[in-house]
Amino acid sequence: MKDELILSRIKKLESLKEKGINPYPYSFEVNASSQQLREDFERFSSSQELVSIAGRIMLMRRMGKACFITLQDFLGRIQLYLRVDLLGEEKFGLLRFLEAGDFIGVTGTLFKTKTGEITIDVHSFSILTKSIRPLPEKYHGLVDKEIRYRQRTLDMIMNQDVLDLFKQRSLIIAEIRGFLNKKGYYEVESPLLQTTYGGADAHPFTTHLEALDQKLFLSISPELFLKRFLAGGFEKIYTLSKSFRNEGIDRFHNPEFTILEVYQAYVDYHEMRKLTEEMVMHLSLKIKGTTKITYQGIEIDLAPPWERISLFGALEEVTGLDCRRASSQELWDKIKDLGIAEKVDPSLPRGWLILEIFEHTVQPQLIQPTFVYDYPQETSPLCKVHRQDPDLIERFEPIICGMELGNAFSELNDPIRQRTLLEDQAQKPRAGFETPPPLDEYFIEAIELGMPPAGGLGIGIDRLVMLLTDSPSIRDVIAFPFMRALKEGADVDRGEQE
RNA sequence: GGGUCGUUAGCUCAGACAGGCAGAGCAGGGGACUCUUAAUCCCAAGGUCGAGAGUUCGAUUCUCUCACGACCCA
Repeated sequence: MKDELILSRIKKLESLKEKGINPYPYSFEVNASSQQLREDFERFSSSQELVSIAGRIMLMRRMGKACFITLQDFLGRIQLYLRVDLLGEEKFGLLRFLEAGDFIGVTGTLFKTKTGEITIDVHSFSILTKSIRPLPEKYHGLVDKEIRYRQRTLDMIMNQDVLDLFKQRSLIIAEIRGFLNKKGYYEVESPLLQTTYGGADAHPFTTHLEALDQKLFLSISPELFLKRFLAGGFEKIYTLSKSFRNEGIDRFHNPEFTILEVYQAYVDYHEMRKLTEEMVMHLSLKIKGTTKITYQGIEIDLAPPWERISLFGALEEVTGLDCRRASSQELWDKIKDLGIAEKVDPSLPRGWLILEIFEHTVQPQLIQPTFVYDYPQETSPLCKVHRQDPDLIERFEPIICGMELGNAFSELNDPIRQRTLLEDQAQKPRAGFETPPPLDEYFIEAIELGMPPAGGLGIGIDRLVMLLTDSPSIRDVIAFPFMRALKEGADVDRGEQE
């Protein structure tokens, strides 16, 4: 049983203590990584200088008076060779109490075994952490997807590509910051706990503030706050923020996700388009070294300029239906043809019906990076009317591999129109949204004080990371994705009785 | 929400379509072994077969319900 495996490990832990060895010491001086040792083998081996490295034991091959260990650190693995004639009986005997999962630090010299493997001839070693929980099978590793998502720590230990992926995610986010900072954008923050909510069309999570006995909402979008920064005088800003949407969970949606929003005064959505192209190209070059990437077997070129199409033009081309002039009946007929009628809320205004049709017809065909331009007016209350067509708004969405990556506007800053649109929205809640969003008066006030003309851009970071790491599901790029709570907490047995 | 598949030892998987005492490898325990690399060899141990109900003399196996998950569809 698992408990027996843990008890056996605790027994070894106790034995170490009895020998006066602290199994949890405070530090160990490391002067190399497994990667450096592999890359600079010639130098290290010819100089025979002492190298010190620390990591986790993944495999142990004991052979009486000698032992090979496969040690894993952040950058990879390296083999250790430990033998009794170098370490002495007493020290060598400690190996008895070590096993896969434990951390050790070793000092020694580099050589190649007769089979050619780069190996550290260990002169001394220290136990750095005794693990009391067994690792999965050494060959097949951890495969069960549920355990991998729920116990991501194990997943990271056993699957180095997972570790790499989250390293990449970290680098991508650092590059975004670097790219925007260099261009003079300031990073700002917005509250996640709000007394009202807005900035997107989404169902919020609610929570409760004990101190004031008040209902609160978790942010569905940072947009309204960023616009208040613009009204306050900032000209180029961005935020990397969590958003929470109380909606479906599938391979493109996690209830909480990370969004990048960028706002810039005195520009329109065309400028945001250029920024999007430039930034995504920059990230791809930094992370992949090229703009040509493969996503789930499909080759994509992220080099600008990306394709630009108009929403209505593409719809007509693909469906044969002129959605601008089509009657509501014709739109509904199309929706029924697509077999999605049950899913579509009958109270939706026609602009939203058109988006539903778009999502199920045109969008999956947009594989190479494409900007879809100019949406029906009623699809957003926060966007400026199109300068050439009063039925449209100046909005685009970048789409890659059929995946909606973001959303951008020429931001609405006419306070009279802004109030009207938000009040209208508050008056007709969509089906399934039991409470209409309360009007954010602070936001309206900011617009009334005057917000400069501005372009705004939102990018779903998780989806961007999916694309750049060739990950099929959003759960693969979120370290701890949402998982349903287990009834009895059976898999995380923590030994409650201690 | 619908469909398909899955849930057996800590991990990876057999066993089921033929109902009859629960199988292997790895990990863990004991032993041998100073160039192994999924080390090897010998010995012993390890299970509420996801949960519940039904059919049956007998169910891990067949039927139903439920839970959780994966993938696909809406």
